Amino acid sequence: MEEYSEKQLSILKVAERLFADQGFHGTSVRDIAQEADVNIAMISYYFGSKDKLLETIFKYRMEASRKFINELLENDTMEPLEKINSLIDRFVNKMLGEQYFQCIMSREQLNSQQSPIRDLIWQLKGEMLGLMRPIVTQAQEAGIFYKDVDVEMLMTTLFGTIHQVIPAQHILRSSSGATDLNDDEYREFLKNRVSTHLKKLFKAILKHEF
Amino acid sequence: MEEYSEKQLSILKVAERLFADQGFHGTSVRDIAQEADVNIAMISYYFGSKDKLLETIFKYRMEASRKFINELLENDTMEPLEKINSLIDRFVNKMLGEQYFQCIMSREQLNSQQSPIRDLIWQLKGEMLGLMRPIVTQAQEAGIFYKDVDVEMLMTTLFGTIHQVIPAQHILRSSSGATDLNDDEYREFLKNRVSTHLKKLFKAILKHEF
DNA sequence: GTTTAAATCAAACGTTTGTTTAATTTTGCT
DNA sequence: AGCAAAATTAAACAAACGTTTGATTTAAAC
Repeated sequence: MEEYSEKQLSILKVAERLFADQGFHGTSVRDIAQEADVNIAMISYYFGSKDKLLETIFKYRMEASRKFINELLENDTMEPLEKINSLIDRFVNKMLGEQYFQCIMSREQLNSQQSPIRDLIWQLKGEMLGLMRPIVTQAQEAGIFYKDVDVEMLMTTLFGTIHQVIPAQHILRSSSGATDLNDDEYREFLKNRVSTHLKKLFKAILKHEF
Repeated sequence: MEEYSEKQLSILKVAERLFADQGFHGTSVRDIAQEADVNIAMISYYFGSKDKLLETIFKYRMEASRKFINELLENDTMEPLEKINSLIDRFVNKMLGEQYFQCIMSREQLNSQQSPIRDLIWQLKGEMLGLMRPIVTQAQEAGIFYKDVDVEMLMTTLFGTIHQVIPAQHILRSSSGATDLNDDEYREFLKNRVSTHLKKLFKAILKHEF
């Protein structure tokens, strides 16, 4: 992956936020140029087109996700439930740390017509499933986890819960007595809340205890 | 809610599908008019504007959801876990039975700027939470359910899982040996799979057993 | 200092957008 | 049949869209 100048990075950052907040088609290149404080022509000049700009964002974030997955593959000394817990912690931390991009993913994965981006998304999800499945199945064969667990659905629950938390967080905030925290503090609070919930959920269904 | 003519219903149906598949801004009124086989002007003539068309779809579906909630309120003879299971069954059946609309909801709930539609969505989710919370808390006080369960997060998991299943179903299909079913059969198969998974999950975390 | 390439800009390009107009056809009523 | 309202149409509308142009400024190399 090439390096990007400050100006290019500023465009990427603004575009990511606006695509997340208003959708790809709901955001004009003029909006992006204005908020990033650059001339409209610079977007085509740097990235080729609006479509390629989105693709660039995806490649940028996806590369990081690939690294992330590979790092997860390397802790082999833990026992199954620890692995699962570590995996949940890292997933939640990662995804709630790049909420704008996760918003874009939520939107793009809904598009029905085939596109390189859509393919990338499901390929990545497949890799994450490939990360989790062997942990579960090996523990099942060792008699540590219960057998009748639908691993694909469990993964769907993991992604789905986190993706649902992102737009719901403002509602969740007012109902959880965390109104006196600033934004960064609340984000950490939320990460912990989601993580705790998912770990309980996984432990309960995999081992029937807390 | 007024009645709609066949032509109006055909526009609503086509628009719902296209909005779900391509997003609101990704769908032009010309696309809708062409697929519904009506003149472009009829959309403004009937619904006022493209925005109001989306609003009409929402009001139409939301009214049904309200009815749905009120029906759920009426089974009072079951015990808590039965209530939860019935609730899950009905939710899954309802939401997977109107997938196009759920797609639109998934998209619209991501919009950051306030809108009447956004408000409607979260109001409805609040009502569904209000449906589930008393069941859980009453069962907790009666000592039937475990206490340290985050009900809001559990509801988020319920919605999130179903919303995640909708775009993921093509992937889930190939990995579950259900390739020989036709579309309607697979939909029923999927409903059952999701429902079963969620009921196990809820039972496990609420009662620590299957 | 001159030259060459990259970066930046305002302006214009041709489409496509959602909406409206004004004329015409269809419908329902007496 | 005759009339008024509703439905339908092709055409036109201005605005916004993504992209490109061509001129100008900045930067780097020699």
